[in-house]
Amino acid sequence: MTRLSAEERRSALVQAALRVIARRGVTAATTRAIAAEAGMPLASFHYAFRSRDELIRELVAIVVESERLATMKSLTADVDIRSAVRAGLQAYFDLVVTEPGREQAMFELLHYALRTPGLGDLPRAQYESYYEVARVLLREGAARANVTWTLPLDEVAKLVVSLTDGLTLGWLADRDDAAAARLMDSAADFLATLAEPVSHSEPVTDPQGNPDTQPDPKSRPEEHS
Amino acid sequence: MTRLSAEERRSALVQAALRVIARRGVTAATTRAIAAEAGMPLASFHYAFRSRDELIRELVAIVVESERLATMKSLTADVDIRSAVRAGLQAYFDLVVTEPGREQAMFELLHYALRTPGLGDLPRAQYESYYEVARVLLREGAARANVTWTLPLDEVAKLVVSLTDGLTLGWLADRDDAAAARLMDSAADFLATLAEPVSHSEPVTDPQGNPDTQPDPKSRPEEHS
DNA sequence: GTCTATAAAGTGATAGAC
DNA sequence: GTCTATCACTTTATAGAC
Repeated sequence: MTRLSAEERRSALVQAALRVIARRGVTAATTRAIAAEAGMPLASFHYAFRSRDELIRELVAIVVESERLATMKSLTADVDIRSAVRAGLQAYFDLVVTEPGREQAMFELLHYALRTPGLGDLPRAQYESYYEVARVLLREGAARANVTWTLPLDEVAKLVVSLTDGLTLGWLADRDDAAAARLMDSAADFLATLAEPVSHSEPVTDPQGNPDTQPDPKSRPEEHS
Repeated sequence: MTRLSAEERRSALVQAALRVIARRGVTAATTRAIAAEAGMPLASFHYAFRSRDELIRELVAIVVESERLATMKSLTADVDIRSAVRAGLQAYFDLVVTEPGREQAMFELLHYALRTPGLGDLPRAQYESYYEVARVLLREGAARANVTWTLPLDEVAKLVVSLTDGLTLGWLADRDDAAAARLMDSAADFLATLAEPVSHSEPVTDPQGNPDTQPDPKSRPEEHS
């Protein structure tokens, strides 16, 4: 093996681990399997990482970030909000169908982190990243379609993430493409009902939809973007 | 250990396995851990089951069935459909909060089955059971509220299961009870928009909403129950 | 029927030669 | 810096004594 910097080795091992996990699951991602996938002897693993969990932690962070960047690009040219939402769901779903193992790996990593002491803070970060992606896409999509969301942006984003999670799990279980398409249709119909045309005299309070600034969670405000 | 029939042993081991998985995850459910939890020597495990996977297979079937029976009881006395749906979601969510490990175990078992050759047919059965529960509750709830669903029952059921899956995963990740409550509010609002008062001249075609009998998935019929 | 003892294979991690 | 060889441990599964 030619000489690599410690950082190069770490990156190569993380990418190798991701391939192994996508192909055969988190359980199969042993230090030996990861090192072999990266074409390194086992000892190089522990030269680059203190432990297997240290690699898993870096892996989740890197994959979440790369998913964030990839999904951010999925804004389409649609002008009406229903079509834009439907297209966004389809773009995500195409990703799932193209690489089911990869998306499955994200769920497995979530559950692994939930069960592993010392990794317990990862799930929150993972979902916060999902929510942020959803918020950005929903905000930009609404702006392009000249609509505002009638629920706080955070809540719409949570709905989107919940729906896509459910969509993904259901499809992974039954591989029913047509049912997934119908589900995305219904979800897009629903989300579109949460948007209304902008009123030009709209107040500009709380443009972020920050949950901490909501005066009363019980009240359901009329205008957010 | 006193003498037990083979069937009693199998049942005891399955229940012990479920406790271990709920407490510490699928990975921790080794034959040793399961036998110890059941208070048996290791060899009794292999006397009752040919292999660990044979137990897992039986475990999933039993747990799915017991969840089916438990959830079937969750019909409330609410008469308007929005309240009934909201109460149903709350009943499910209370179950998740009370026993998070158990619900987490169902996801872990799904992913385990998806990765294990010979268990590949379990996920489909698991989700078909979820869908059936949802269909029964939605049909009965609609009947009590004197409404009909404006989408095929199957599609409403898939929406419900997707939303609850997403709800559960999100809560497991961030443990945000208030956010989960808001999500259930939005979901109930949405699902209620898919119901309309019964028209008494309603035709009685396709009362089951069977997907195989739908003439054209692209068309979105107006009346189903 | 029941259980101790052990086989056979796999695991994360490391010592120490080069 | 790199890698072979190995440690200490855990896993599933079974042989064979009682």
